[in-house]
Amino acid sequence: MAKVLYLTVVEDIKKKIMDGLIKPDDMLKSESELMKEYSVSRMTLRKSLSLLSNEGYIYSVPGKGNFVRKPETDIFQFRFSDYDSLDCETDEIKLISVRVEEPDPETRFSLGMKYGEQIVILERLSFCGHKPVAFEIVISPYIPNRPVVEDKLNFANYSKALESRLAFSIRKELEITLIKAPGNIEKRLEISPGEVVFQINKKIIKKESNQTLTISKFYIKKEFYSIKAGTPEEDDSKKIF
Amino acid sequence: MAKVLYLTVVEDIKKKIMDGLIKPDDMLKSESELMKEYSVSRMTLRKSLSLLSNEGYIYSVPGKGNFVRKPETDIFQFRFSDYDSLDCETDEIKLISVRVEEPDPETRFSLGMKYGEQIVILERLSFCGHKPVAFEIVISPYIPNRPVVEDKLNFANYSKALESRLAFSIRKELEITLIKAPGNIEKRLEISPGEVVFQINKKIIKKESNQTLTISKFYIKKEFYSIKAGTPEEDDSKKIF
DNA sequence: TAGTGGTCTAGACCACTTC
DNA sequence: AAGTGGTCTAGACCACTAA
Repeated sequence: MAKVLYLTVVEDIKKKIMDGLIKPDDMLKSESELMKEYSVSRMTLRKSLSLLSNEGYIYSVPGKGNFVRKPETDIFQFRFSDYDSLDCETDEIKLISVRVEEPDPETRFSLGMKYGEQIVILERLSFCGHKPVAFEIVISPYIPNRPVVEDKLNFANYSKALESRLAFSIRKELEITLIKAPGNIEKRLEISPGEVVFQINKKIIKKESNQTLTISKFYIKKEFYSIKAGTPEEDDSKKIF
Repeated sequence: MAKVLYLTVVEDIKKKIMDGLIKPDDMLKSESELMKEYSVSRMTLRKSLSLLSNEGYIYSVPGKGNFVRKPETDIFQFRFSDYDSLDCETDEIKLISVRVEEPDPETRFSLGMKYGEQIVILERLSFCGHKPVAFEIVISPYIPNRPVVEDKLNFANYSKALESRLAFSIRKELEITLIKAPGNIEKRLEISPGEVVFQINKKIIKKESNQTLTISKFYIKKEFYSIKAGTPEEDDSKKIF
């Protein structure tokens, strides 16, 4: 199949694992044995083992050997972005307000801010078929001298721009719950009292310092959100070796 | 910091990317230039590039060069397993029924089965605080001569065992929606008419053939499910190089 | 044709585990 | 002391891209 040596080795070992010839926590043959078995050099063999390791098939213990990994199949992946996550065609996103104010103590704490520092609050309403379906609140520390409140529209893209510049040093967390809509959300989304909505809390966190940079809260009408998730794919396009 | 050559290279290039010295789709210096810059051999440098590639920082185009990748930060991961995904302590899982029957046409189609072949249906109810919170239906093709209907409890673990044997050759898909509970679910979960529940459809699919092996449907009381998800972590423990 | 990345080899030295 | 995996080198040949 594969004309490349290290890939034929990978495929053969994968097959042996999938056929149950070697089971989780079994030790593979030693690298020197495998070199002979496949007639490849050490580096080539180790490239194969590296691939298998990256794909979760094996792990290695220095001084001992390489072992078959217990597979992990309960992890799922999905995509969530601020704009295209609704189960409908968004025909308008209305900017409700952008303002700078004093944070309440809880927010100040989550954002790791000092007393006296202010926050920017952005509120946005998304429409499908000319009806409101999602309300979004974005909270970030206010850093003076940025084109924020002065130009509302700029700010709408500001956080995206900022984010893409920081992209490699941030991590995001999501919390999806179903809650009874608070009064103001009921009004914004024009739903009946007591009705439930999806609440999605998003945090953008700086990897190194674990500092929270931005907090977002989405409230989505229950009919307009669902999740499709799947086992992570091995993205071979990303690999060099 | 790192005493290993290839890691110091990785860290330095990461830093340059995060500091914005090289931006998405910019080309890195050629490998021979980088070899000189860091005074390392070709293979060592390429190990570094491989790592950067695996972690999503760069990609490479043969004959041209290595480029900085546009970062992806809208992908989230979470865990879902049949047993520990409820927002409460499960104190009982009651096996409601296990039976073999003729599939309806839709199910037969999804499972890629021939006319005349039968399916096994398992139904299970989970309790928290002695109240029903989740109802689960698992549907698989019936393969005669397996300890299935003959021993209900065995079957409960059967699918897990089967799955772990196949683990490396399967993939799973999840679909999470909020629906009005069907009549039988209302009864099972003891909820009021018209109330919404989470519906989670799970498919287990064979990677090679794309054949669906098992379909599961979970119905969970809306108060007892939520999702915590986050940006995938680079799992260095899995790496050999 | 010259430069780029992709594959592969044969050796070397190290730290760690096992006996 | 012998065997294991982890790091590193210097060179080789190839396919691809660009001028």
